[in-house]
Amino acid sequence: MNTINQLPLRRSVEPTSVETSSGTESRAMLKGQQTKAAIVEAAMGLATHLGLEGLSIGVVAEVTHMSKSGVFAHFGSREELQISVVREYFNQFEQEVFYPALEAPRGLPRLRVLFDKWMRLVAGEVQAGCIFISGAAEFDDRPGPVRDALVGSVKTWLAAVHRSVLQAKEMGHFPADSDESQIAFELHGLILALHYEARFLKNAGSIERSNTGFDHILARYGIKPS
Amino acid sequence: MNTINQLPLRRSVEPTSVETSSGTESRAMLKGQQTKAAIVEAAMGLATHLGLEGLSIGVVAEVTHMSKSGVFAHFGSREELQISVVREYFNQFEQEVFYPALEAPRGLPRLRVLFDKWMRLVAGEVQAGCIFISGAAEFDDRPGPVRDALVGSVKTWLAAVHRSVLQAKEMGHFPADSDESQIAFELHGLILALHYEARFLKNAGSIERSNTGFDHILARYGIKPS
DNA sequence: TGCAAAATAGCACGATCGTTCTTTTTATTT
DNA sequence: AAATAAAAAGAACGATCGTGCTATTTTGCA
Repeated sequence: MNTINQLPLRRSVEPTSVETSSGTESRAMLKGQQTKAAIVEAAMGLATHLGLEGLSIGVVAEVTHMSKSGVFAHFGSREELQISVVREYFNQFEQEVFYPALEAPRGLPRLRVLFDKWMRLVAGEVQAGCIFISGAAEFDDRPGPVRDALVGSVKTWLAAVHRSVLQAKEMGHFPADSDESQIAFELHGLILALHYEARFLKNAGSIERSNTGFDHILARYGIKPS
Repeated sequence: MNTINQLPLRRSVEPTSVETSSGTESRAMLKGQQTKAAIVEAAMGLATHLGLEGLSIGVVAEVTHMSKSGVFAHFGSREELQISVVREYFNQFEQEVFYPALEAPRGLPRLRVLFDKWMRLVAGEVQAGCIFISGAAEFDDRPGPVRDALVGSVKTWLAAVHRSVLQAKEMGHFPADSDESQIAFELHGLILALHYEARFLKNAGSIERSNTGFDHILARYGIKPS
């Protein structure tokens, strides 16, 4: 209920549930798992710039100051590393976009926060591309487990957006005859245009355009911008 | 005046302007240039599936039944091949989207055709991705001549869209206080959402959603869909 | 038809790729 | 502290990459 896909979220993957309050992380997390986490984080940082396909074990090893085989041993294949990056990005997406939106009241206010956080992640202060967007272009006709992981994450997220629009409709913020899927589609378009024009074309003011687009959708139903 | 960037369009690149009416192409086209054209076309076909970064001289040589060095000699570098592909894609874009729209009456009718052809190219019957979209994700923070060529082509095209919206405004199809840049931005978003959901998520009905989005923009100004 | 030039092929190079196997180092537990 | 398991490194593999150099073939023209 409280998660992006209304399923209990595996919050962490420690081998044992025993947690100590010791300052240094958790005792239950073995050395291997925390370096693995560090590798994934570094790989994600690279992937937001080079794309998932641009990831190579060699450069990941370089930036983590490890040997290629040391990195490799944690995943068993490059694909598994890529999948780990997708999962990690999904988690970060939850943290930065979905959970904050949950704190706003259900309906239009929550949708507004959702869209706002989404915008800021995608074209935000931090100079990094969205893996859900770059990955879509890379894997749109490249079958395999990486694509599957990507599609799964994206669909989960878009379903959350759809649900949020639907809730706004159920609460009467959108009229009963409005099409929540169409609204979600148009919101997605605004985000994609923002990502394209801000990141690729380096156009200033794209966030404002995207915001105005949101207001235009509201205006269609006689709702004034907040 | 009659071109996408209101500059005389170098229609072709034959070394001499002497053209014979002989059936087999043109005499003026040397052997080298026509195989070069064939290579570029094959490379473009590959790039719509693998992306510009996925292009390798080896596989281009394979599909064209040539040697690697034979292919390479025509371009001198991989980057030059990629740039040639971008240029060729731009030409095809003109042919399939821009020129057909010119035959519709200036203003809203032309914009409608423009958007329609654009949609069909991007998610159309032919199963191939749009290089302007996949390339944007690949080169959004990878400086160099390939990115420059890509940005140049895209900006030229988006300027044509902008101009088309502006004309519709000037002819009174959109109200005088409407923001043509905002409209162009939202149209772009619809195309990007279409590309994303049709090609990556394999969602059916994305064209209709995109079309409905277009109608929604019109409806904002009290224009009924055609 | 012969000649020069253009087009293409052949081959090798250094680099990087993902992956495997073996050895060494580091952590954890008894 | 010794024993055991986990983690990391090292070295090598076959493959592919872009590119340069040289030879061969094909083309266009006198």
